[in-house]
Amino acid sequence: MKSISLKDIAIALNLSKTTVSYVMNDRGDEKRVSKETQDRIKQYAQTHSYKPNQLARSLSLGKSNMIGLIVPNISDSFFAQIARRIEKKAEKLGYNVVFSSTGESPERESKIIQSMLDRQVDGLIIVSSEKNHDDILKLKEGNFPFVIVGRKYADIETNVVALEDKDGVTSAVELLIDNGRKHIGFITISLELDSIKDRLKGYKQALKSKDITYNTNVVKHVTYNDVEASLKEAMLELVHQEKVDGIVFATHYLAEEGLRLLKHNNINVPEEVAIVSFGKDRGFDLFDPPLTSVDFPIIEMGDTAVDLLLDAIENQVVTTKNIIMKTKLDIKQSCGSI
Amino acid sequence: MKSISLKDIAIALNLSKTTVSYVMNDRGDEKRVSKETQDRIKQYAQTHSYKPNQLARSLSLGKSNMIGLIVPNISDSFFAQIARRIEKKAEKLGYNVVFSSTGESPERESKIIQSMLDRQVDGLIIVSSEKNHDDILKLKEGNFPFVIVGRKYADIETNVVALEDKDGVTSAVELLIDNGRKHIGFITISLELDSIKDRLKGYKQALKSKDITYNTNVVKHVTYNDVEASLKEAMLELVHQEKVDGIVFATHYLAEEGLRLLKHNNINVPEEVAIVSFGKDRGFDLFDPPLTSVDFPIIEMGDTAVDLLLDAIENQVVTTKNIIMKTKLDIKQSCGSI
DNA sequence: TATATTTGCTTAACCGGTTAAACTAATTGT
DNA sequence: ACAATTAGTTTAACCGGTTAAGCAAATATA
Repeated sequence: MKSISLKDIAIALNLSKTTVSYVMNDRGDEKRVSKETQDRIKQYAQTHSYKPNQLARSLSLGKSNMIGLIVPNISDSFFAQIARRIEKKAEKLGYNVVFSSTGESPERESKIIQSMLDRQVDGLIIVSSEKNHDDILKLKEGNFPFVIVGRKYADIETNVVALEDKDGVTSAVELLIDNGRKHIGFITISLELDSIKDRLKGYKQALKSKDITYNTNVVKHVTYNDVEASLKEAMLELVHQEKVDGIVFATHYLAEEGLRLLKHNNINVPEEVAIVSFGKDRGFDLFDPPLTSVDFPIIEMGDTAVDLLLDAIENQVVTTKNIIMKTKLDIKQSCGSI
Repeated sequence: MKSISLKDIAIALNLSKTTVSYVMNDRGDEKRVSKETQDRIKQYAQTHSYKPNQLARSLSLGKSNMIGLIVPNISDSFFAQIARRIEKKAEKLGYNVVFSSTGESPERESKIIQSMLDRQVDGLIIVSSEKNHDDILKLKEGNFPFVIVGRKYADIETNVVALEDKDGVTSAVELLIDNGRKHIGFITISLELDSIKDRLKGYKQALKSKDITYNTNVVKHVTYNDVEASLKEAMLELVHQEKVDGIVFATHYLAEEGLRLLKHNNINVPEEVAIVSFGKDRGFDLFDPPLTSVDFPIIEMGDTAVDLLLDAIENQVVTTKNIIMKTKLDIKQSCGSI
């Protein structure tokens, strides 16, 4: 895949690299290269299909036109959707996207951030972070353009696009209560994320507002690295020991797998146990029963994140924005309303 | 985000860039740099957290350690899953992944390929291509490492990881016929892909083997850029005009949306119309009714693709491999078997 | 006609790495 | 005692671009 270089053109036309460079960057007139020479260069470049080496260009300009996307897992529909939006918008402004999945491991995330910086990305969109304070702080202090998505660093002032986690879950729990459920369990994932903690807070708040006492036994933390087994155990306990009549799941994948378990155990949803998912996924409406969810604008989140980032990159702006997206209940049969 | 350079270290320690470079690449002994000097350099690099600029490194070495992933749409679960596998394997060997979605547009794909080459990616995984013969041929002739996934270029000898599209669909149609269905429709997507054409062939073959005459009216081609409306029209025709009692969908998203339409129109699945999807997606087993699908090993496809690519990159191998994955019926209620 | 300006282009340094070749001082061989 | 090695390091060129500064010839100005 050898392609010609500026130098090749220069030699072939008996000119200097400089002149060729000017012309290839459409600065020929500005740099008063004769019309004739410009044509010769363009002609030659065209027929020999010259394509500038972006690596060299980036190195020289100190700008790579790459943005890094760091997510827990690119194959998760939520992150994949965000990735698509980011890519779409970024591309319009001439940026490419490198991505990496952390698997929710802070060590990997730390490495990935460094690796992206080494590659001289112009900015980062980080949809992750579990206790990665130091890295984030370093980015912030280095004045490096980045945006955090779906997570709130209470004590670091950064660009953030996040969710009303707490209120979202509260609305879910209240919905179940309003539908007559008395013993509502909460299944969350054991990740040290503020967002995840906020969801638990939302659960507690709902109980409080409805004057129900909080019972630790019906709150289960599922292990991220072994969702299947861990969730199974949690579910069986909630259903058999605790006799819950409703469950709110803190993430879409927990809800999906939870429903699967309930069905395998021949537990009727919503008759015996009503359920609500925080986060929707494609096909939720086709499930048996259709899954009620706390929905949020994923596409808008992606768009906003990349807007913030590109703004920061292009305008060297140091202002930081906190954008919190509202959630909305999408009521289907699984919650017992219909 | 300024970080120090080789030169900075060299100056600080009163050495040459060369010596520092050798040491940083662990070639100190080989290049017989004194133990003492090595220590000084390592020490300094450590405390000043020196990180080589990968752009410069890549330029110099003529190797970027980046691989490009080109898919129709990264937010489609199929491609997202493949992306994850590719990333995982690539990372182990020190590669990063840049991705871009083509939206099934050959023009965009062409541009994207060029853009990736300009960025000096070391190899490409292309899960796409609609009539992009020229580009693929150019890559091939330029001896550039690349792998095509999910598509077969009959006339270009390349690394390919694809599916038994034809047999897969045949098995689906035969299943419906064996379940007593007489009028089976086929809904496919109007893309000029050999894989898609093969799926239609599979449909025809099944009819032939069961001595059913082929009826053009029950084969519908849905517009890629307007699936929703186009599919709706197709479905209504099949169901109301043609009175089909079975439908095979050429892709998972057609099947999902098809089922949605059937339900919205209160058509019982599988009693009135039995359906099968080519390709499975998460949650298909939870649908009402659970969706029968022609399943294939996505993860293995991703793994194989990246193995082939990395082999081609690292070993400069020019051999090409054609790997065709087998499909397998995953029988659930939607086909009327159970 | 002498000077200033403009035109059209080149030189050379830089971005931050890698590496073949050369060079000097110390050590070994004979 | 003198040549040949060896150790330890540097010089300089290169990867393929960008760009400030400089220069010579042509043209304009006084």
